[in-house]
Amino acid sequence: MNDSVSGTRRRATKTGCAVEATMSVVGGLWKPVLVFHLLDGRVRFNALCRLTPNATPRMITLQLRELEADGVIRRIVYPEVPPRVEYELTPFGRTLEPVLISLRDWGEAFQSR
Amino acid sequence: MNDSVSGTRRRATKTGCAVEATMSVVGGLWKPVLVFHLLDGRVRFNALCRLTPNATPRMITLQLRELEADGVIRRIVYPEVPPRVEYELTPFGRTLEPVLISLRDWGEAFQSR
DNA sequence: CGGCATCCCACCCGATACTG
DNA sequence: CAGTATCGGGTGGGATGCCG
Repeated sequence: MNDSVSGTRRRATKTGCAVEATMSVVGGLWKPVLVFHLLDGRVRFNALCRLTPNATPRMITLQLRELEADGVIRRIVYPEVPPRVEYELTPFGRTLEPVLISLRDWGEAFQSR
Repeated sequence: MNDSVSGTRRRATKTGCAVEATMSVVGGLWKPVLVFHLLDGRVRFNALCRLTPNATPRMITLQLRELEADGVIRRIVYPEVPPRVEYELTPFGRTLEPVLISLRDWGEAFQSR
């Protein structure tokens, strides 16, 4: 990503970038929440909206699109009436599970400190 | 935070909030990186700037202030000339270590996929 | 050195209305 | 139901300059 600066301390720079890389995928308030709720399985768009009341449908759509572009989630369209769309984690997205668990665990400790 | 919606599914709502709570503390691209670099010990302001070349000093200052307000880091001012300021994790901030490790590990996997 | 104050622009995001 | 289109304000954050 950016390893041009001062060949020294390469190690620190690289690991810093790894954290940045993760945040560029799960950054923003809503992406981690969305992915977290998808850990349970396929979820409909409306359900995600209800599970994330502080985010507008518009935002949820945009975030989902980015997650899809990053290969984290998959979009499943059922050609029916009324339309139904579900989202699920890709195998790659599943590898985020431990990260999300960490985030949740720490958040719970933070809330009850 | 927000538990007004539908007494049912309280669990999902709460865990979702836990993730949100964490992101409200370490959200943003730079906070996790800063905290990560502080895992090694006390670091000077300038050093943090060099370790985070994509963030401006202004941003780093603001993020550090927020982390301080959340009790994650501590600011140590040495009354000398030239001035020296160092930052270090509080015991509470240290509890973020597993989270940061998760973020780094996943980021490395993501970069080399 | 380690900031803070100010200006200013870009973009983020909410609200609303509309479509397949 | 599951979005997209468009508009507009509010805010994040860069650049610059000054201070202790």
